Amino acid sequence: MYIEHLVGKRLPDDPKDAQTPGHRLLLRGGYIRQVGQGIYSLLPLAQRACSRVEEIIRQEMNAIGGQEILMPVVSPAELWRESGRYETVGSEMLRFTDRNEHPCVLNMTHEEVVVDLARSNVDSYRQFPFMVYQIQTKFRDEPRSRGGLIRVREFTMKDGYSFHRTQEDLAAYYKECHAAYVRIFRRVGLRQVVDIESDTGMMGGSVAHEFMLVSDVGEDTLVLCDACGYRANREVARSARSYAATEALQPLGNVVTPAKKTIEEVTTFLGTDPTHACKAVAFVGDGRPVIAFVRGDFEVNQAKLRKALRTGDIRPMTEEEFAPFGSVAGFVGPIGLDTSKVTLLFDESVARSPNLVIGANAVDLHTTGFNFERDMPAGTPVHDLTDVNEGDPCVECGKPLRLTRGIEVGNIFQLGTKYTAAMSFEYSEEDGSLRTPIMGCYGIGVGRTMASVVEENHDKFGPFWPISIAPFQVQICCLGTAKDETVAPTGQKLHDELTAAGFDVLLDRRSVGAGFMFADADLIGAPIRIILSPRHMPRGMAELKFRLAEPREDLPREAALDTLVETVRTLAAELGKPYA
RNA sequence: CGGGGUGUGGCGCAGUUGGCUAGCGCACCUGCUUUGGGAGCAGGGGGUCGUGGGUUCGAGUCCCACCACCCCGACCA
Repeated sequence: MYIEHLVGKRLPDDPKDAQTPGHRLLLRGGYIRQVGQGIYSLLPLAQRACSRVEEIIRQEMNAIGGQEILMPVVSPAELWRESGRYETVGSEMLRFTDRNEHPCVLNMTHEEVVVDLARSNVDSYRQFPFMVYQIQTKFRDEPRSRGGLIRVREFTMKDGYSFHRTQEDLAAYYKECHAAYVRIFRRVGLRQVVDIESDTGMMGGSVAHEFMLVSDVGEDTLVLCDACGYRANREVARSARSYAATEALQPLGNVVTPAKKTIEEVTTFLGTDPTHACKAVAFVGDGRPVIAFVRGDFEVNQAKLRKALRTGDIRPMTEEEFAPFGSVAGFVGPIGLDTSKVTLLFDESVARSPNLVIGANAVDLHTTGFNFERDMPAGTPVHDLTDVNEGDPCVECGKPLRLTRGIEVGNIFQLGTKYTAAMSFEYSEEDGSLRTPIMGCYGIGVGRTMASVVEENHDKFGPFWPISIAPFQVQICCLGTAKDETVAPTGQKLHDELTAAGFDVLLDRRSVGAGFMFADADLIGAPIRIILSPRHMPRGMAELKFRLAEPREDLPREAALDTLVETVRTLAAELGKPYA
């Protein structure tokens, strides 16, 4: 490939909308082009890298028995009605009608479609287990996209679905898939990927893990224990906080707190601190008022709240919505509410901390000396509703937890029978009985993985691509083509030989300054660079340079091919498996 | 959905007390000179000034509406 033919102009200036270092480089290098909000075209450089990511995924999925299929982007609404998600999933699913006014959706995931596929093709226990996967476009109408390819609305995803007769079989396969994911992320060149316990969200199911690239530009918060290896998404992370109470219990007592609404205002006014306050956070979940009570120094974790309520539909409460259940915004407390009209949820920080200040459900009034055990009806349930914080004791080993950010590049779920049961997928078991298969699903964002590689592997001049997914493995820079007319043909010959030997080679023989040429080469990021200049010509030499390392060396051109084969092998070996 | 911001050539921007053929840098084309970290000179091509309407002798510039995109928040496998 000649660089002048490569579609995708490299930009001299930084695009002003670039959010992250990787986004900036992908735009500047002419890898991607934004078409709309969260919608991008992939130009040849990005498409090449993505194709290689896909090929690695294919190899690893096939290696664990996956069968590649392709399901449609568009589905009739009926399939999503069958599972119930047509109603439960919100506006992130794009809905429309076709010319016959038939309601359709753009699939944002394919559980419904794959169950429909499987139930019409699988009847017997003999056919289990099996896994099908596809690499297909998804559309999710995210309320907000950002960060280039890290968070987009339309994207390519590898999604796999496995079906099993027993939970044990699913669990075993889940482990296999987990191991395949570890291999995939290592082979594409990501180093700091960790698997963490995750929320099951709208997917349902019980066990789930996310594969996260540790990165400051990530949107998720990871909770990690360096001592024992506990790691979880903050949405589900637990900690072993203790609430050792040594204080004598105080009696309940009302106190006037004029216009003191926030925890900060109330505790300052009363001369106490947030660990002695009860924070009431009001939501509406599935249309019913809900108050979450957490101690004043903690934050409500909405994912945990959703789980406790068993709904995905929650929103903050508006001020007018407090009166019907007997309270008022800013002064909400657990005593005296009409519990036929409002759901109360208590975090254990409230249940176990003594002598808390609570709202008295009346304007400018609080109550002191609240003690959960004493003041609430026996048997009132206690939940875990709060965010884990930096330094909290690990739930497994008690050592301090660490928080960091991460980009979710993949996830795996044990779904159980949520979809197979809802959609009446049954097969005949050995004993003749009808059974419902148990399902797992496994996703990897292809574009996001490619973009994550850049986030993790770059300098200010450009990406450094791992050999396994580099758009071009070798770039040949011909310097001084005007001064010495043998340079360009020599570069051409080398290009042809290396291409014939199976390398992806980009040849630059333009009459431009060396700085210009090298700057372009840095943006393209080929791991191996061969530089030819007039001074190499008489000696039959060429210069070999790696994108990642400064040392350059001259080598005889005759040996270039052998050296490169060896070099590529070495680079690939570092990624865990020889690149084909 | 709430708050804020920006729309002028491929990219980055100036021009906005209304006034001539709408400019600059980079990129692009032609020629010459250059050539080891974004070269120089000369010439050249390219723009419905986001869209629609209005005010005016005259609108990139003023008014109204709309649209797109960006940021913060809400939201989210």
